Amino acid sequence: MRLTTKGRYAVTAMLDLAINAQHGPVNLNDISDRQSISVSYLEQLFAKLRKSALVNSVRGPGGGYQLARAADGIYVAQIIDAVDESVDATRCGGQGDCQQGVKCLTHELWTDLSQQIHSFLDNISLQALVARREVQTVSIRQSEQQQRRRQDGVQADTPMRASAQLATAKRASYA
Amino acid sequence: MRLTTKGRYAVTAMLDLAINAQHGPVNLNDISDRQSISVSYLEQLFAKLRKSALVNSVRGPGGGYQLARAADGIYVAQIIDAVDESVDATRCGGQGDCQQGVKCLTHELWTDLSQQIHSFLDNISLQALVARREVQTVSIRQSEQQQRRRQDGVQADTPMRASAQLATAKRASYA
DNA sequence: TAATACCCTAGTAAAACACTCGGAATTAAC
DNA sequence: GTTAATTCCGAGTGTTTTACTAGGGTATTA
Repeated sequence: MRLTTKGRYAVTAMLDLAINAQHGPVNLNDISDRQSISVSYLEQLFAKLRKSALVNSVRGPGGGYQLARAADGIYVAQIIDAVDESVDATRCGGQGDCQQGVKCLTHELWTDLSQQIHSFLDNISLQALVARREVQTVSIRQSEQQQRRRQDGVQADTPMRASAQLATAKRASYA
Repeated sequence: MRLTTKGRYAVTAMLDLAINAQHGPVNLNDISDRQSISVSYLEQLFAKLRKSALVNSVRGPGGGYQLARAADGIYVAQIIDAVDESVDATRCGGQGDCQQGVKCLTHELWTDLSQQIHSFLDNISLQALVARREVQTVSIRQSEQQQRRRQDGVQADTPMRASAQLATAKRASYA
């Protein structure tokens, strides 16, 4: 099953774009800041999103990214498909050669599951996410925090993986 | 998202058990043979399945494993939960601390998805799988092949990972 | 008592993941 | 036309997870 942080980050970033794209293109630094994803990593993701024609880019100062079409025309499944290779629960990639060249006993089950997941995510548009109350709440908090950091001239926390965070937390609590 | 070959193997093995348990306990050697899963690996899986009370074991000669209850009372989700830690699409394990201690923008989406997947797999019983035509077809092929190998006194192929299979296939086709 | 089978823990090679780094291209503003 | 902001691009890398294997131990029964 292919659903990693890559896909999650991509959806998060696209949602950030959908929310903050009122005033022209959004640059990766801002997204990085709000969503705690490193710029270099975002670059990789957006390269794929661009290839899949989900976003347009504007280069140079004042540039950034914009949704390639309205938020109600972009679906979560499309985003994940763009950055991961597939949302597929089978081992054989749907080829049916899971057991030394032939179908394994549970092949159909995983095919069904994959389809189920895909159609679920294929029915959720970015617009639908934007409209959700919890999303709005989180988004407002993120923007306010970014504002505050800017006024204080403070850098956002460097994004780091959960394990590193945990290690830091442990060290801190024993200090 | 936690759905690996471990979970797939477990479901496959349990299904094998459901199909072949008419005449007393089924031993791991037979399952290994039919499903191309190594015995040691099966042992690991069945240790967990036993802890979760999905199977009973019978030790000694003629021993093996049996379903702990009827096949229509065992659901795929239970099997996967038993061997993997969880079927969870969030990064934070549902804790809501996905972004430096607070909820990330897409937290609810992944929660919903996890729930969707779980309830899908929670509605499929082993009995339902046994009843499927495609499963029966594959199962019959596997049994026949096992019979043939026994008569010929041939060992089953050593299970090997997909990548190794692919490498072998490539070499073969260029030979 | 020997064979059969489950039981358990540790170890490990390979793959995947989640990034980082360095530099080039583009464009707006001064 | 120089500077600075930004996207673009490819290669490289440490860590974690995965998917196993090895090997010894224990119960049971013919």
